[in-house]
Amino acid sequence: MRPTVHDIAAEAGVSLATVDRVLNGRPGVRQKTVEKVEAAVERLGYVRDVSAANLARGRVYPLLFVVPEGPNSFMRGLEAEIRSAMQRSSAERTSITIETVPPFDPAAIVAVLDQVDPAAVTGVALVAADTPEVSAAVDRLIDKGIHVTTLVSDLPGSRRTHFCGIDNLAAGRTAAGLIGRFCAGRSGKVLVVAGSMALSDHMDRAAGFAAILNSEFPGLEIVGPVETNDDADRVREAVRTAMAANPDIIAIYNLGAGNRGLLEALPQADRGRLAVVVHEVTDVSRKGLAEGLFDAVINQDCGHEVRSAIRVLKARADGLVPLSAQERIRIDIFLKDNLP
Amino acid sequence: MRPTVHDIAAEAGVSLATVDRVLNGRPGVRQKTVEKVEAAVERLGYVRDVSAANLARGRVYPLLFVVPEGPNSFMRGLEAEIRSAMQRSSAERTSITIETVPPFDPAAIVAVLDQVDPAAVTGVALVAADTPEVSAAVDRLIDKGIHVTTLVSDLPGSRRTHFCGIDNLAAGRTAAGLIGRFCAGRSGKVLVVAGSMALSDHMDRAAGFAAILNSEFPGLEIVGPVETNDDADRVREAVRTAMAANPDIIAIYNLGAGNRGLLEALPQADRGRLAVVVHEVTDVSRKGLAEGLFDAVINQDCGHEVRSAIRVLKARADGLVPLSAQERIRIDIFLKDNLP
DNA sequence: CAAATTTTGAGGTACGTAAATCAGAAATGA
DNA sequence: TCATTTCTGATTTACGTACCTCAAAATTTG
Repeated sequence: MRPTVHDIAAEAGVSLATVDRVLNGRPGVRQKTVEKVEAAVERLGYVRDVSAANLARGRVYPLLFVVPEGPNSFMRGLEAEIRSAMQRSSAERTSITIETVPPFDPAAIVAVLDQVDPAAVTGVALVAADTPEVSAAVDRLIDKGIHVTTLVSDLPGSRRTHFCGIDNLAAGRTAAGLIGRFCAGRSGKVLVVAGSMALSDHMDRAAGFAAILNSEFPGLEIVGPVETNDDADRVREAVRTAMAANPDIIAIYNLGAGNRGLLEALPQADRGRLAVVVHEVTDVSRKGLAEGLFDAVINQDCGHEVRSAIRVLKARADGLVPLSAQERIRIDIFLKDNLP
Repeated sequence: MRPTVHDIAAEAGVSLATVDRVLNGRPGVRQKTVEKVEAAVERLGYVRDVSAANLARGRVYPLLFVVPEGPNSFMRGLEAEIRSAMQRSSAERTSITIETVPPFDPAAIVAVLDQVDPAAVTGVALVAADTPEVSAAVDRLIDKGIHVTTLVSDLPGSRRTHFCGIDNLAAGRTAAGLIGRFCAGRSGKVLVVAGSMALSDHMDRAAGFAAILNSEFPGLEIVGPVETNDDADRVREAVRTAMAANPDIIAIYNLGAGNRGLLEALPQADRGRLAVVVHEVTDVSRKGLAEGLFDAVINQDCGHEVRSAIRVLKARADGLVPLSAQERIRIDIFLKDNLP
């Protein structure tokens, strides 16, 4: 049977109240007594029963999620995952609010962040492009004692508590590894399409991609990245223009959103020559895989990201440091053959 | 505030005791009253506070894991994950025992399964080759009222409660998709190395691989599968022999263990012509990726599998049906660029 | 040394649920 | 109708922890 606080009290030769004071860091205990209790905890291998503790504490964690609105399927999927976490929120003692803001609009995000009430919110998770205004607003939240985690795209210049997302450099490298192997010795150009280089995730992917492609696949040359603001129509036009201008394009890497446009631009006839890698499993990218127009989809599981963000913000609110190993978000690769 | 049993009692106009009887399926409640309570639960959206319930119940779930002994890195990794789950076991109210048995020895597994005491064990998870004796022993456990889940490799002929593992047909298809694309239009032979076709996971992978390779990549022809009983030395010799006999082998798929042997057999000089896909991230396969000898590693996260097995067995012990969507184990693909 | 302060002990209540007892009410059968 | 069975209510204890109060003991300070 696992030890309880009563066992600790008996083992240390002190009262329950003293054990409680030590375990919860309350004042009024002599250093020598603290050590006696800690030794007893060590000897018996006591670990707090979290269920019982939460039950007794009755604490709730009010969290705020800030995500871009608009048609981007990935963001809508992310929002769905947050809503699904809200459903479970009572069981997890969290109380989650979602604020949607116009995409690519730093001022809107800053406005939301600046009116967060530290008394009503213990943690904030946000998806934002990397601009100085947003980083500054995040830092102001941190100064108010609110923990902030970036989601999907990081704000490396800010003092955010944590980043919940994939290693986008590694994602770009992976895309390069796949495209390089899919082209298997052939030479030609690779079109890179991005949403916005202000998004740090897009920038990292482009950098990782370029690093591996240039070093390991010298026969392949990058065209772009072309910026499209994640707009499907602009993706379609950008791809058409680039393909017309560069008949020797043998692969395309869309590291941003707007895959619908890519699907529309890919002439069915040209397939077999073209290796295509995109990001995020959505209805459109599933369709692309199924029809053989996309060869691989690199995915981040936004459900994992949302749950990780919640765990991290809760842990921080309790003054704990989250286990970084457990909070790593993996990069998924899907072919049409292993699509879930 | 989320509703409690007290709220349900008030809402339904019955006593706490009756609510408790209904919620826990105890007898002695008229059908009409049951419906009143269930309606109240529905109206208020009551969900049982699992922490409080477990605390009150004080129930523990004694589980038994049966895994093969021997040097197989994947199995040792699996065992490590089980041991790590044992560490957390008190927090999860489980009490886990591990039994190791000689690999490829059905009689040993049967012996272990047949001496399981239904009073002392509520659930069993096992890794076993698909033989009639083992399936029969599993069915005997089921008859005794013990829930059984297969791990990694399924026993489709048995009445096991659940299978915790990846879709191995899809894994084989994925390997074919990767190898086909890596070979990008070249023609030649693909060597398939397996551990034992008695293992249903190996059989499924081989079948999925053949299906896709034959239908989508007509220029590629399968050699094998060669059986090696997952022994690295036998893998090395099998690969050497096959490569000598078939100079036109342009790809290798090892769907079983023993990657060390494959690594030893791959002459560094021949690289660039050879696409190699193997299974399971281990020290050896990491090395193969890092050195560029392996192109891709298909992985199943055995930590996920162990945790899923525990959740499923606990749920079953409580008479619940686990959510199949949540218990799906994903197929991971690793290149050297996205290795964790 | 006495007074002030700090430290400790003892005990209680609460969280939401499980599980039990026992008395009383309602339904059922003859 | 009464006896019997079935159902229901009221109440209590327990799980392990948090947090509170009040008094007693130990220590420090003047």
